[in-house]
Amino acid sequence: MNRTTLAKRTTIYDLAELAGTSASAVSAVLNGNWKKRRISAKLAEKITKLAEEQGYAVNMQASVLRRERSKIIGMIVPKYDNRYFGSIVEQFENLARERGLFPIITCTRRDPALEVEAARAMLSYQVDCLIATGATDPDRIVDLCAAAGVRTINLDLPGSRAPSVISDNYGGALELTRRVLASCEREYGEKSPLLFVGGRGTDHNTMERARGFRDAHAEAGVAVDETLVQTCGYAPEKAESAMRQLAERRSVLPRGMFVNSTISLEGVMRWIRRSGHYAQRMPHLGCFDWDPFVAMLGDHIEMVRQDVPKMLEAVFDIIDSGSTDIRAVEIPPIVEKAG
Amino acid sequence: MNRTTLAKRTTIYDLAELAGTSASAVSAVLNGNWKKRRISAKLAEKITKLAEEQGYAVNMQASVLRRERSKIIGMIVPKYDNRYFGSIVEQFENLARERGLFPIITCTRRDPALEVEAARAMLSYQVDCLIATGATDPDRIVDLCAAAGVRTINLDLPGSRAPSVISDNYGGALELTRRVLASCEREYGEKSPLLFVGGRGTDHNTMERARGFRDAHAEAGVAVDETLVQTCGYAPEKAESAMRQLAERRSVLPRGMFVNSTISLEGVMRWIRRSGHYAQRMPHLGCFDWDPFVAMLGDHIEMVRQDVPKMLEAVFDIIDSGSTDIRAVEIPPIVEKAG
DNA sequence: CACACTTGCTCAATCGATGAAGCATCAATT
DNA sequence: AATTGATGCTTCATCGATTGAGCAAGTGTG
Repeated sequence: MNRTTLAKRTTIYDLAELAGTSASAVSAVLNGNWKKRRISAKLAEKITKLAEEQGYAVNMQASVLRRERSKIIGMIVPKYDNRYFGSIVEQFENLARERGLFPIITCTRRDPALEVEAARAMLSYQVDCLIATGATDPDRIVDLCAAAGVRTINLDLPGSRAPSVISDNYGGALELTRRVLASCEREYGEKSPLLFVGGRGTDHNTMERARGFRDAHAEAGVAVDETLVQTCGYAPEKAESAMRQLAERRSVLPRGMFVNSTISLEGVMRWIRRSGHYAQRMPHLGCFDWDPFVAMLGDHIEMVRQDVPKMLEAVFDIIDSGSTDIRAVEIPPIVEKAG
Repeated sequence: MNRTTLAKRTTIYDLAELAGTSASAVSAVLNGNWKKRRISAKLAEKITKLAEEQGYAVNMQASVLRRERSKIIGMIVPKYDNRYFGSIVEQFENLARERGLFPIITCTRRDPALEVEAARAMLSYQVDCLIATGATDPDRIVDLCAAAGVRTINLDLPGSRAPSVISDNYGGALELTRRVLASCEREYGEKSPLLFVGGRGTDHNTMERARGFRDAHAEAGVAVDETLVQTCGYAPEKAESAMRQLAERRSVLPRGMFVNSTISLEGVMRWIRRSGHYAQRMPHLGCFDWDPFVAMLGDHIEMVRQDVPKMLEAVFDIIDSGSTDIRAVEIPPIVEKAG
């Protein structure tokens, strides 16, 4: 970033000079309210042409400083390493731009300290609104933002102090577990409890999914084996080592598993292949989250795909309506059959 | 975004009032150069404490407006739907933050018009530097930025008017093709030409990879079948329909394929499964790009993984050094065996 | 012709942070 | 006692865009 190239940028003052008018006329023309400001169409056209020729671009910092709304909308997101968050981000950008908002996104690597730091940075940049996606401590972020008069919406994980948009985790997990239980029964001719692996035992989604998992067992008349509920975290390494330890402790492994995210599935699959424990018969798997290649891994896998388009529509509905009721909107996910 | 919540934010003037000093003292303390400005440690401490208490956050718009460098660094990226771009973005954020830069990223969906629009938006936000990742028309972006005195670095796809950091596409493709040719020969006992599918025939990467593909064939003494070079675009649907059409035209299908990205592979795999054409024996596949689940698809797949950490280090080396030689740095990718 | 109204623009304050220049105050030096 | 120098602050212009207030000229009305 060398100084020598620092070409002076064209400002409204330069354009005013060239057009022989005032800066305020230029400003009015270029930000579109020249009609309201009673600028003639002729002058408007002249200025617009000049701006084009000179390659003028507004200085947003100056503009935002003066206005009271920045039209910047922020999002924090845990990771970019899976399809779920990838599509959330992409969809977020689309919908924001459709509304003339400028999206800024930051990845916080599931680190609570980084989440707070990122939220602060966004506030410094005067975001009008912040979407906290999968935040470890959403309420903390809401409080920070509230102090600055910035509204927040929780996405993926709910909070208690701002509107939230989440998947119907219970419903999705219930259905997914039912299916895995059923395919196990179909293959082995008898019912048996599944393994639950991945996620954080303390997060809302994991708790709800575990509840669905348990209820599906109850429904089927199968007792849940609590030693098989492994909320070891999302990271592949954690899921892998949870599997390793489980295998060391027991001689008989579960015939089916509920895997709480594709990220955890990565570790589970790695372990399955490396350990050779399921070399004879693959376990029946249910994965809460979708990935196109996971879908190709074989017909022993079912997936629940969270409905990202609907979730983001719900987010922007809340933004557009200005609603502030603190409740969680639950979007039903889609159960996809592999293959 | 309702107006009623628009709490007035704390400014340096408020803090100055509370501390009984001037705004400039507060500014000096809070932006860290109070020593240079000869503010006493005592006052510095007082102001710092007050700022903390009041939950003060700088107004970046005001700060950037005044300074001559914004410390904002922009990146445009085609998609978030694969691991390659995902890790680029994540790594970019990390390295930017390490340097005290504020990263802003925008996804342009491989749309040239959106690329230009996004670049303009970034310029409006006064980025100091822009990384154009996989841009369709990088030179266009460089020109836009140059006019505003903003430097650009091309990533993933090279341009002719700014430094570029790319993978050694030729080398990676050469090695990958060699391996696929070899495994085909191993299985079938004879050499045969591979299929090349995916990518845009006009982009540098695809051309270089096709060159590696051809040279590997030449090396092995296999004639390339030019009707088997299908640069149909990256999208899964395009790869899928290219496969379909190919299968309609010929009775014998290639035994192995070079697939130009995981995105295209998605379409290829879908077609393979749906069409049943390779039901007897799976083709040997080489995929230019890596994905953890692709790696689990079977031992008939080899992947080339682009070295994202090294690529981004190279990008920031260029930024840090302020170098402006317009040359492409080629980073060797890593060949990964599936399984 | 006087008055009001509309049209088409300009002036100047403002947003919040920054930093060059300047002004006291006090200690040290001749 | 007078001068120099360091220390610790304050004052004020500035960055570029926005916008309320205001002014001049033209149009219409009674």
